Amino acid sequence: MKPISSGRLVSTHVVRLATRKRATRQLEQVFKALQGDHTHPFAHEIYRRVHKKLPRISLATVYRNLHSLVEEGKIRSLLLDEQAARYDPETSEHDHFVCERCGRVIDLFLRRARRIDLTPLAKDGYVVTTHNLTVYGMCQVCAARRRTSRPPRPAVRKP
Amino acid sequence: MKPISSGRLVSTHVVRLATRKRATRQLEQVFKALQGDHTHPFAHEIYRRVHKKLPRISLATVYRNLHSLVEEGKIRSLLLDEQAARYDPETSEHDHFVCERCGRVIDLFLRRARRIDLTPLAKDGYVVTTHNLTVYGMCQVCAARRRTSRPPRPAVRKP
DNA sequence: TTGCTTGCAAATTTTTTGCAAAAAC
DNA sequence: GTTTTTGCAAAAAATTTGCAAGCAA
Repeated sequence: MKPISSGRLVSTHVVRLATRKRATRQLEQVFKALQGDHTHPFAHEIYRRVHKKLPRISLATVYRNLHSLVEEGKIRSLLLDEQAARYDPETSEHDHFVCERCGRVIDLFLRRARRIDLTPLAKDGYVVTTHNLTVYGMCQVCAARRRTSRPPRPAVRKP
Repeated sequence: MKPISSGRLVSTHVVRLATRKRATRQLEQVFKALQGDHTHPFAHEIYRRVHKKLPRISLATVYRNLHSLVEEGKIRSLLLDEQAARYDPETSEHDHFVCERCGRVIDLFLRRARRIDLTPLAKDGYVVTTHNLTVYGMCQVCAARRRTSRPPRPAVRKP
């Protein structure tokens, strides 16, 4: 696990922050708490995890560090059709699938979807920087469960 | 302008509500306040408009009626990378462009974009019901303004 | 009349902020 | 030693909810 935005870094993809100037244990733990996680947790869940390592950390600090990391491009924040932001350690270009049955948010790496032709927009005078695609429906697990007529798990959109 | 979820309706595309049972002035005005609007206003702006017609209406009622209308499929709610929901009277399938310069949210009717091939997902066991595409960048107006080196309007993401 | 909907106010939920103390460099 | 970041508590912002009163059917 690489430390974050610290002078001791050798990493090639670590960019010095415009806003954040110092590496702290809190920042590092917030970053670590997300690594390898594919559940797209909410801030509170990240707080819960980091709190185990740093019992004195506050939720405000978690939010501040999440912002720093997003700004730095080391994580992504997702605002789906929910009231709270989710956070995603996967920074490469990808989309998301939201299961309306179980509430899971799943990373999608769709070759096709990424080939959305946005050049017509440029011809219309728009300048496109990025785009988000979210697909809704039923995930593989829930769809299979329904096929075998097993009772569904209740939808949990909030943890 | 058609009234909403009322027995007197003749409209072909009005669906009787599962939850809402009665048509009220409040519901009607909330719906009317959105008709013909392409700015994707926040709940508070809709409240401001309806308040002119019904000075005693409360924000809570506006929220309740917006929910009813969304549930009924008569309007859409949009959660972009903002802290509050926007509402959209356009219920036909379309996407959105968010101008990062001026903050406007613009309806996109992209022929190409709607042809995103989601069939690979079905082969993977997913059941797809719908999808959202939001494109970010600079709108036509802001892009033109920049080309003529006129000063940009400040970005206003919240009203 | 019946019971759904409203208005009001208070509660909730999520995120942000001010400020003194602690930590990083 | 100087400046940034943290922890705490309080504020802010958006939305939801309980409940008595009002209104639609």
